[in-house]
Amino acid sequence: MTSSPSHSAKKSLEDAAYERLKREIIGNHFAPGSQMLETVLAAHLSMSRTPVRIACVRLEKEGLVEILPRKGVRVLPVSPADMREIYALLTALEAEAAALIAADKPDEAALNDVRTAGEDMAKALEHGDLEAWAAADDRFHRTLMALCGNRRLRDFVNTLYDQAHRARLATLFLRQRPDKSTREHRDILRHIEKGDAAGAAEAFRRHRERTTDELLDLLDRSRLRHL
Amino acid sequence: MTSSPSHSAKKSLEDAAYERLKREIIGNHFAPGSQMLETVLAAHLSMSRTPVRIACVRLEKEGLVEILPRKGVRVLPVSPADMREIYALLTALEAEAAALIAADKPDEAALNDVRTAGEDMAKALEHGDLEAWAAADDRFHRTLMALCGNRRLRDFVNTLYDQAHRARLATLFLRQRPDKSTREHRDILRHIEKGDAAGAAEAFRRHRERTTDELLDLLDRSRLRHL
DNA sequence: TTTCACATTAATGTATACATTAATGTATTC
DNA sequence: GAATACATTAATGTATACATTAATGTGAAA
Repeated sequence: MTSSPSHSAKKSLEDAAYERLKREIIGNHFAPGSQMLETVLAAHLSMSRTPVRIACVRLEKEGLVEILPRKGVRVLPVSPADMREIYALLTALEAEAAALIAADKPDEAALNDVRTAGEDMAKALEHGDLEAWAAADDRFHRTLMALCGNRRLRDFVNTLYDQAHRARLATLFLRQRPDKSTREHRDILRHIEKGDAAGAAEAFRRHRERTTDELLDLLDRSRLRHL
Repeated sequence: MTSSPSHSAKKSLEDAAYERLKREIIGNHFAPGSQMLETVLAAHLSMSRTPVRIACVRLEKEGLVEILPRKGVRVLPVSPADMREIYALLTALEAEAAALIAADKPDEAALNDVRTAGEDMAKALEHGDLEAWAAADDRFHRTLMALCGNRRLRDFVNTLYDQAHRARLATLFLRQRPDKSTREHRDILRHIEKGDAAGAAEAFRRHRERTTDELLDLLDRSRLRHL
C-alpha cells in the first residue's frame, strides 16, 4: 500500500510480522491499550524476537503502537481527541488532494476504480450491509487519494485512515444510515470530472467537515472514551 | 523533536545511532544517493549491526533513507519533484496550523519563542549571515508549529522540514536576500495575535506559495537535479 | 510498623553466530 | 566463442546468547 511490500511477495519474517500485527491491530484483534511483551509476541508469531522488534518499530512510526521501555508493546488506544486531530488533518489534506486530482484530469481507467467503489457503497447500503459499506467507503477514499500524484500526501493520508479505522468501525452501528456520504462522494467526483479544482476541494472539505462533526458528536454522546 | 528521545537522555545505542545518522544525513555529511552496507555503518558508529538496523528502519519511515535488500542503505536524494511534493503539503498544513493557533490564542510565553526566532532572522540578515538566517527560519517554523495543538500535524510537518533541509541549504546562497520572508513572518504573527484564524491561514498560504515558487524556480534555473 | 539498602529478577538492549539468498565468477559444453 | 549450469561469495535475515537495567521483593534497623 504505502512503502510496505505487497502481501504477495512476503519473503521475510520481518515483513510477515509487520503485516500480520498491523492487520490484527487495525482489525481490533487486540484490546486497545493492551500491552504485550516482545517474547509473547514472538511466540504468538512463531518467530524469534528479532523480526518482531523491527516490525514493532515500524508500527510505532505509523502511530499504531507505543514501545514502553520495560513494559512491552502497547496497542495505542484512539481517543476522541485523537480523532479530532486525525480528521482535522484529513479535512485539509483530502481537500488539497481533490484539487490536485481535478487539476490533473486523471484518465478514465483510474477514475473508474473510484466510481466502482462509490457504486459498491450504494449497493451495500441498499442491502443494509454496513460493514461492506465501510469497506467500500475506505476503498473510495484510498483509491481516490492514490490519484493525487503526491506520494507523501497519499502515504500520510493512508496512515491516518489506518489510525482511525478502529474508531470508525466502532461507531458504524451507532450512527444513522450514511446516505449523505454516498451523495457527497458523487458530488466530489463530478467536480473532479469537470476539472474544477476549487470546487472539488470545497466539496471534499464540506464532506469531511460534516463527517467529522458527526463522528465527534457520536463519540461524545456514546461516551466512548477509547477505541 | 518528534517522538524521539531528547539528546540529553540518549541511553541506548539504538537512539544514538538514529540521532547521529539523522544528523549526518540532514547535515549533508553523506553524498545524496550514496549507499553504505550495514557492516560499514556499524563500524562507522562503533557498534554492532543490531542497533544500526533498527535506526535505519526508523530513518526509512521518515523518508530519509531507503533500505535496498542486498545493496545497503541509500541516502535518499531530494529531487525538484520531491520538493514540489513537500512544499505542496507544507502549504496546506502550515496554513491549517496557523488557523488553529490563531483560534487557540496561545499564551505570550509560547509566542515569545516564535518572536525571538523572527528577530534572530532579521539580525542574521543584517549581518549577512545566511546560515544563521536559515537556522532561525527553521526555528521560527518549528516553534510555531509546536503551538498548533495537533501533535500529528506538528510531527509530520517536522519530518517534511527534515526532508527538505538539504535542498534548502543548497539553494541558500543562490537566491536573493530573503528579506520578504522576515516581513511575511511578522504579518503571520500579527494575524495570530489578533486571533484572526482565516487571515493567519491566508497569510501563511501566500508566504508558502511564494517561497515554493522561488525555490522551484531556483532549482530549475540552477539545474540542480538531486540534493 | 516503616523505611532504606541490597539482592533478585525479568525484561529489554546488544553482540554474535548462523542460515538464507541473490549476485558474481568459473568451468564445461555446444 | 557463447551460453548455461554450478560453485562461490558476500550481504542480509534470523536466532540466540549475553549484558544491562529498572522494578520488585526481602531483610534489617530505627
